[in-house]
Amino acid sequence: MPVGTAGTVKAVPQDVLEDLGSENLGAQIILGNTYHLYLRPGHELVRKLGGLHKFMSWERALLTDSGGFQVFSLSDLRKVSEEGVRFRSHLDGTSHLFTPERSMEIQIALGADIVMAFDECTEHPAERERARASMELTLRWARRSKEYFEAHKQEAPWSSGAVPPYLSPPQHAKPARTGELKRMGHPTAPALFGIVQGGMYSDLRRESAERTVELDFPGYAIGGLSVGESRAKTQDMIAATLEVLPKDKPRYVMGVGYPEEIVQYAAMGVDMMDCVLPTRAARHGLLFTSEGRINIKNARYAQDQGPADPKCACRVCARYTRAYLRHLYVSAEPLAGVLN
RNA sequence: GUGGGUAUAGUUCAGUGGCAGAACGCCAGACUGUGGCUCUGGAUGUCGUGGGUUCGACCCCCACUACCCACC
Repeated sequence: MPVGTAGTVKAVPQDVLEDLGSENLGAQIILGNTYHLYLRPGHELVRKLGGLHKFMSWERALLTDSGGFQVFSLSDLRKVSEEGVRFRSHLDGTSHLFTPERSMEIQIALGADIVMAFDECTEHPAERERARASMELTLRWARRSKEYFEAHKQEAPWSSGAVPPYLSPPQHAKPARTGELKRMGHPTAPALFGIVQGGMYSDLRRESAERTVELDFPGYAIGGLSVGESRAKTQDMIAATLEVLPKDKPRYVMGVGYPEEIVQYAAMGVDMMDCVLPTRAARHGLLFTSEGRINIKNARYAQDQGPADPKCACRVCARYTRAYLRHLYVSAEPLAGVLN
């Protein structure tokens, strides 16, 4: 799942996400972020404009992260309590209280198809007792998330009305894919996923999974991974958690990963993954190819007339040389981020 | 022609009588539920040339050369 934090998968237009040349990436679902969209442009504005699907002209599925990761990444600007998390906006310094209820309210207003429970992404490293306390807090927040969500899920800008977002694109946009989406069907209300934590302790992971499953969600996420631990540890934690999570529900590892990780975890039974890495690395000049990673800004590509990836048939590889991609990057041309 | 100024890394420039510096550029590395055109590291010098003073000169003195400015 490509990550579109602020209502855009950075540097990638929606039509390219839908169908990336003959490679047909065809993203079926992308992410949005509660914290970022709440601060700007504001969830009430998005709701007023018909929800995030319509706002950003994205007819396919949307999953919103709850803001839980920002508990971790914005650690200098926040204070965690039982009630929730108080953030200081990175944009203007204003103070905002995020609670499970508030996160649900925002995600429902945005109109996400999949809403994530508000969790605490445990930092790494974390002592066992700290990881346990963090896990317990996430469980209490999961309960509160679900309670609020069940009471309010029909308030999504599209769920209670007769017009699903997919079938009502902006007037000026062509309803190109309504047929396809009708075949795929569409939900009548969003779904709430629970999130497993537990630090780097297998037994805590299993306990977290068991107790999250008891709360009964239509899908489960494994959070708090790829926060600095070894690849082997990540794999152990996923394996331990998957033993407990029901196989007939979507199982989602949050925030991974490298191309080889995606294949590996999928083979283990993971159904969903999201990561900023492909887009962020690309914007920083790192390309993942069939021949491994290449850093397009290296001098060795200055006269390279070959495509970024000789085995790739996408629009970029079909049309542009490594020399040109390097030139765009080195010159800080905006197109570099798009093509990479 | 006269007067004044400048000369230090690829570039623009700091600098002190006692180990040669910054920014940008260059070279490379990093990036995992996006505070990021970001972060980290590295290489680079006959300190214009030739003399002199000094224990010691990139620094002070003299000459030369090049460039800049003003005036004629």
